[in-house]
Amino acid sequence: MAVKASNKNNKQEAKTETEGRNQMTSRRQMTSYDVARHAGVSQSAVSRCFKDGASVSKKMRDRVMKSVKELGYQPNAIARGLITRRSNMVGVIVSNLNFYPEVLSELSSRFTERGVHVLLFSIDHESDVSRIIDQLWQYQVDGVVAAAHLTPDQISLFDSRHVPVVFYNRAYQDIPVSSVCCDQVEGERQLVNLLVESGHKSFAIIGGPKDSVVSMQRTQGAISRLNELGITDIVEEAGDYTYASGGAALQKVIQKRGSVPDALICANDIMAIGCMDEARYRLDLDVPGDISVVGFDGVRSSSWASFDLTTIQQPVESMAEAAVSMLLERVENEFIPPEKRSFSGVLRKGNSVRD
Amino acid sequence: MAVKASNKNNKQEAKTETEGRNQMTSRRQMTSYDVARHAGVSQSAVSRCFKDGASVSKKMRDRVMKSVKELGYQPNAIARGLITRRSNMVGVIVSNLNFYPEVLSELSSRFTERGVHVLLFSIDHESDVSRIIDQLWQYQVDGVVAAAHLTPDQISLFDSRHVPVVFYNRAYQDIPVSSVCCDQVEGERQLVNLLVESGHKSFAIIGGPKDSVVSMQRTQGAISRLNELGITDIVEEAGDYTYASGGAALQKVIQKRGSVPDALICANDIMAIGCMDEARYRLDLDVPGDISVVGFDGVRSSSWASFDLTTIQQPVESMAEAAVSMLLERVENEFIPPEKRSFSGVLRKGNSVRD
DNA sequence: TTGTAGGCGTTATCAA
DNA sequence: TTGATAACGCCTACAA
Repeated sequence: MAVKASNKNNKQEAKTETEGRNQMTSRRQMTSYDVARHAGVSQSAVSRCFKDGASVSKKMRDRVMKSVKELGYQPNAIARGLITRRSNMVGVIVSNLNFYPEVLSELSSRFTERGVHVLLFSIDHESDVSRIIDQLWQYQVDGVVAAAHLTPDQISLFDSRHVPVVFYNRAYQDIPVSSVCCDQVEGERQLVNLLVESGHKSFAIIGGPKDSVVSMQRTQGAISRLNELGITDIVEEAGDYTYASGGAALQKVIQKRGSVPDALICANDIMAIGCMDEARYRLDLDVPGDISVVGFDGVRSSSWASFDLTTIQQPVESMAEAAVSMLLERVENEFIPPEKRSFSGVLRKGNSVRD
Repeated sequence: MAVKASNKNNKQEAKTETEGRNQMTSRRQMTSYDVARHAGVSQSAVSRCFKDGASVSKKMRDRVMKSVKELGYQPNAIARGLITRRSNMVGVIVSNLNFYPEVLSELSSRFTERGVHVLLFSIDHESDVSRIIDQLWQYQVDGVVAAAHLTPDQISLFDSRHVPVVFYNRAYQDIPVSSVCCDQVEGERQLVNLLVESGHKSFAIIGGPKDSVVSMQRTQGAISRLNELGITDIVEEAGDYTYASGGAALQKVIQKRGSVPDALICANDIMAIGCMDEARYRLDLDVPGDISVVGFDGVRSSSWASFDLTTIQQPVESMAEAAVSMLLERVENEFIPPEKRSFSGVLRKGNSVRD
């Protein structure tokens, strides 16, 4: 007991050394001990003042807060997390290629609003994922939003660590894991319906990267609806979601068919825009006169007058809000089971489809 | 002394309770103590195995690493940061409005490469900054990259906390603070030179938000060069960096002048694109036949065939690399003085300017 | 090279 | 309501 006491004393004295130095130039950061000493109360009293719902008298609180102000004290969230086992940080994984800026900014500001901080992980190659996951554990994130593809094995790691994860626009049909999606299939069906109703007969479908599940869902959604409607004149090509790959794919489509199809169904807006530009400026085709083009996502540029693309608008705000609240609910209560939420996209009729 | 010893013993026993439970479903996370016990060595031995340059025998390392693998142990970076006073996290502040996705992804992957993690703070209103700054202290970030405007007072807070900060595309002329910029003035001068050489006589300048320093530098850069060249037929309008505001500003310009100017100098590419579309699709003007348009930034969409905008390409990769290395150098050695680096933009001649 | 023991700044527990 | 003390998981002298 005597040993302990003398330790405390040493600590106190050590602190006292820094007294008198200007707080603003002090090398050491302010701690709750400094505040306690300055206010003449115990360290635990200071701690309690920063926890809402704690029993502190008004007198005590005022006294402590005065010292806090004077010393410019900020509680150390890292040290707090060590003992509460809550870092108040979530990981957000985005894949660098199809980087929707809106999504990230929506997620970020919604988390920030709720006092949760975002550790950003952007990956270039899918292979980086496993390294990222290790980092997530090391930094003790409370949860993860993943806008990237994980393997079932990787997903099960989250389970075993009891770290909730919500996928953004990635669905895993047979795995019990939470996700927020835009209904890709339904969206494509709407687009196909519109095109077929307005008399288009021959189609080309331009997909995204072959390993993209979202792209697969979109292209398959379109194809199955076309087949239902008895249309079989369909050519498929793959791009990589970029502008340039859209135009290149269109060239390949024409080469393959020997002629220009009535309509082009692209797995995202950017490739659709690439196709429109390719058609207009290299192939000297009129859009929508000679060929109709539709996309998917509803990104900003799709509504620019130059394109006025017919597309499916993803409800980014609703989806981000859903992802954030789903995740935080599961951080609070780990026993809430996984849930998959699917939002309908909104058909935005532009002027890239002939009537 | 006896007290201390019994404490340690209690700890050990407490740990032992969880033994036998499956590690993968254990509620508690693995700690270095678990590894130590499993490997039959001391906890500090485990710790040393994760520090490179520490003196550990190969035998010891192998033995420890075997246990590490078997238990799936990951060191707790949070706890480590508490004692090393290095969180290995940096804050990145971006303002939500002019969100360059490329910049963020460049910064993020470069930091990640070097084992540094990014805490993302996106702000909608400049007023959010002060709250953000508090959070930065609480989370013990080692440094900050700011792509947002801070007041001199706020900047001095970083100084007093000894947290290095590097500004991205914000320069503070009279304050000793590090920054990485694209030379806005030089870029505008290049654009003006090009326009004047090709015979443009009357100009309109469309700026960004009034409180944007970057916008101010760009518009002033253009105006001063125009004046040097003896040109005074200049109209100014302000937008807010968005597509829509570009078109609206063009309308106002024409209203103000009563006629269409020869050339339009826009403070960023997106507004320039807005102007091109407004001119072509609403005003029935030919670009560049009836009016020339130039922008600034060199964003992806500016090079799309529909626009093929003449602009100044910011060297995003070099700038991001510079920001990252400047920041990390100053995290390593706090005595490196502030440094301002200015990169030249590259004039990219498109087809939005008549010869 | 290895182990012991103290401390990083906080919250949690419990007695006063 | 307040204060003393023990964690949280790790790093690091220092001693062996």
